[in-house]
Amino acid sequence: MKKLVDEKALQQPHDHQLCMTQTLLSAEKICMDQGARLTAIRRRILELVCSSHKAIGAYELLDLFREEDTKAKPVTIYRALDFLIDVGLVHKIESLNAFIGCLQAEKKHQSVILICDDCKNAYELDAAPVYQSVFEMGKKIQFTPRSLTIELHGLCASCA
Amino acid sequence: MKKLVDEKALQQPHDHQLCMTQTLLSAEKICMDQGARLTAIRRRILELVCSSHKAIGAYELLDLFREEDTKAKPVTIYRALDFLIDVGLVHKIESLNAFIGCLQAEKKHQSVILICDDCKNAYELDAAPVYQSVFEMGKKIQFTPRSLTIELHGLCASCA
DNA sequence: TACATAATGTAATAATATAACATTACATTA
DNA sequence: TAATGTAATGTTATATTATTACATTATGTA
Repeated sequence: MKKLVDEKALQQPHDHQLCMTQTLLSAEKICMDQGARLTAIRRRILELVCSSHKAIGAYELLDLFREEDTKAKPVTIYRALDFLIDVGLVHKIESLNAFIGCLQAEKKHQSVILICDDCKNAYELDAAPVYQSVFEMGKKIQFTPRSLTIELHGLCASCA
Repeated sequence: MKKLVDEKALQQPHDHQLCMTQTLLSAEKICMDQGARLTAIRRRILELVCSSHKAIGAYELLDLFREEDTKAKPVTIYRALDFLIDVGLVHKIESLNAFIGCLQAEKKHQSVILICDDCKNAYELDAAPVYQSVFEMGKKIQFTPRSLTIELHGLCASCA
């Protein structure tokens, strides 16, 4: 299995090997707790999504996954992604039709995603107060909130 | 040319014929001011987008547009939409890959879009303070903002 | 073991969007 | 007003993203 390290992945330089190890451990725990099955395919797709902090497309994932499983089809990837999104391990970036791993899946969180249009790294920041404000706005017109997407595009510190 | 009226389009019942007339007048003015050309195609696509307050997909627009111009192609629609988005007359809803007309294109605005998952009506609310909060969050990690997408899904008052 | 359910395999296709290049319309000014 | 440059549109093809439908296999539980 290919070694997946990207030391410059985040603005805060970090040991990405460790980052991934923790994410995967966390994933095991989350699935265990929920009685969800982190199968080999799902686990591998999660690894691939988390192999960098850049948003990655489903077909890019497919290409990577096919290096190990040549008969994989698009639906293989989409099914794994659906599962991972359901359990909160992966987020879809709607404005890119691409995906990122969630680094704080264990905690309940309400996040804003910041996407660097240059390097494509995505940063997830917790923004509970922002969520509250938006929900309040909705309340004024009797809108019942279900899910909120907040995506900020721009340039990260390294790329500005 | 078909008459385009949808009296129940918005939560606040309104005279949609008037709503459209005003939007189109506003569009003329905006394009005039910017030296942009609101051609027949662009104008018609805008009318179609604004014919209801429901998010509409590019290929739905294509079908409608083809009732008058049978030789229209997808790119016809996408080009018109690109133009209309550029001048601020139309917004793309990223989480739906669909489009809505902007009702406040003349004013500078920073909006949150509320999308009813039942009736598909979309409401655009001005949310400058929310934008500020998100920009402030970005600032803390030296993120230079470029564009912000905020989309709240849920149920509108009529559908809850 | 038998069963029910969840996960995966496989093929086909739907839905969304863009690239590339030719042609036409429009605005400017020589 | 003819020439010219730019913007808009026409046309064909194709890229990208995502889902449906149905068959098969694996897994957990009675």
